[in-house]
Amino acid sequence: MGVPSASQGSELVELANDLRLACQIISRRVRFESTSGIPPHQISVLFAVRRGAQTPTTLAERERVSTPAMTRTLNSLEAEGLVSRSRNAEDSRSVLITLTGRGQAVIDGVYASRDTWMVRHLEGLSGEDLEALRRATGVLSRIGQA
Amino acid sequence: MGVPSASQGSELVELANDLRLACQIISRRVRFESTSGIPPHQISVLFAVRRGAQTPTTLAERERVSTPAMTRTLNSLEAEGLVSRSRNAEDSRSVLITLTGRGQAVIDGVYASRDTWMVRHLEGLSGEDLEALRRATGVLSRIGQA
DNA sequence: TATTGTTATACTCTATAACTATA
DNA sequence: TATAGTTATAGAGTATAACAATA
Repeated sequence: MGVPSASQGSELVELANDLRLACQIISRRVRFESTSGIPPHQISVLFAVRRGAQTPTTLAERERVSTPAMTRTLNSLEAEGLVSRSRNAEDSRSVLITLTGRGQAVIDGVYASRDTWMVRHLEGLSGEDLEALRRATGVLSRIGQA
Repeated sequence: MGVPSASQGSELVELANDLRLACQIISRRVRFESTSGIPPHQISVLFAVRRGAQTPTTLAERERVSTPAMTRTLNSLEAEGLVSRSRNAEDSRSVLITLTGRGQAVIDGVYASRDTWMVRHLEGLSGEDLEALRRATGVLSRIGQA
């Protein structure tokens, strides 16, 4: 029995395509289904700031967007009063991003409500599926950053 | 021991965000790293046609894009001679998409070369990681189509 | 009157390049 | 001369709405 290696190669090619397609569909739907006022990529930056990322450059690297894209996201977050910008005293070229009280409150709300499209779908999954997603998330993150 | 349920909820919220971020980064990078001339979403449609999807509407549903978006993709594929359009004899409103010889050759080439950004990364993974990705792909596809 | 597909239009997101200021 | 950040511009991709042809 066993699978011929040519077939294994095909399987990998199909997996690569199915995975790409799934990622793309998920990306689009998360954005589209987002209803909470604050778009997912902004929430994501709030999370990253809380985890310790502190400058626009650091955040851009973490989220894998260009610095101009991060500037725009930070403009929105600042306009909504969720983060604040301040100059770094040691090197005034760089900008320090900090969470405001409102920003922290928004994070708390997201954690408490769990009312996002993705979380609702995760809640319905079996333990095995969830475990696979956890592992896959780690793998995909590493691939994405590589 | 065990994890308090509030913490479990948080874990799910963070997983949801990390997963969304990973999907988004993968989507962007696959597109950006694509070098083979034929972009990934076109390859994906070729695969789908070969698997039996036969009309623009069916293909749009499978790839989760609007029918206008699929029309554009099919225009490109037809211009490159990889698929052909023909009218359905039974209902001439609908269009049948078929692979051309060149389209089939392109698919064969993709399978044979395995030279895409994603496949290259998959090849370096452990069996456990791959298995997690297989399972995650299924789960994400189902969530995406739901 | 409903359905398949296409065309027209507008919008969102993203990156690259140019610019400002600090070092 | 190099770096952090912002602003300006342009390109890719997407969807909704309007339209044409057929049922």
